[in-house]
Amino acid sequence: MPELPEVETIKSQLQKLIVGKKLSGKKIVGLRRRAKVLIIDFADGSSLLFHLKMTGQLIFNGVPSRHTRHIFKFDDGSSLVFNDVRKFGWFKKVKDSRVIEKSFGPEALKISLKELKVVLQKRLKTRIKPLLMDQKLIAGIGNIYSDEILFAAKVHPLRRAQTLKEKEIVLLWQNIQKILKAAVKYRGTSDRDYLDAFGQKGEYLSHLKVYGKEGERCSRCPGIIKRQKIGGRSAHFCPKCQKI
DNA sequence: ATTCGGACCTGAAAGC
DNA sequence: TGCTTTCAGGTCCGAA
Repeated sequence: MPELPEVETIKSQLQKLIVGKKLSGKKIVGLRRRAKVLIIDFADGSSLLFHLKMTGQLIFNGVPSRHTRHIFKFDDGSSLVFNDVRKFGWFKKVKDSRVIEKSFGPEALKISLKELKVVLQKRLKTRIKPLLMDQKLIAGIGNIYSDEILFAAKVHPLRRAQTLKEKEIVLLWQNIQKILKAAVKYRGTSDRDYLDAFGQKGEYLSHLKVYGKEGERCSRCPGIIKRQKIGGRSAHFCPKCQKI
């Protein structure tokens, strides 16, 4: 489930809740997010990495359920409950969190227009939706937000990177920032399983324009939202106002 | 060198 | 009422 806004939400919530506490004797000094990976840093320089994949949840003082995979207990008696229905998610201890750096491109919320252009030039023939979701190229965007960003930028998901005009690239870049920031503000999208660190739903679902809206009227033109498999994932878009 | 399908899992919803 | 199929916020791997 979680893409950048969801992991970012959990990160900032946990930051206020668990920094300074001890986990199996090691003091927590900070939390970070890189791409969709949540990182808990310890005073000794080691880290604990989490990937929630599709259905992972990390809930502070959560009540254990049949899908609870692990409970992390802090020195003050509080806890962090890791739930994951589909068991794709993982966590692991690493001595140095820099090991993950090479797997990811620039952060979606930090990428400059110039860097985005470099990415597009590295993958001229690649279709824009899978390109946006490739964590090695741009880190943090997944299926929901790639659809929303492309809709906002009026770019069809099947467009090849090299066909994007200057104006469209700028719109794409602006909307990457705009959509992700808005989603973070509303604590992410709870379409099915996602819950934040307090066990609450994110509220961005009602702001979605195309994801999950197959067959509905486009919000800005008379078109009907279409769903089509692209790169193995369901893409949602308006075939009328997102230009091919 | 990309791209595609399948695999990893479980469960909810839709289809018949 | 069943039973079957499809689908899901992600990534990885091997084969075209």
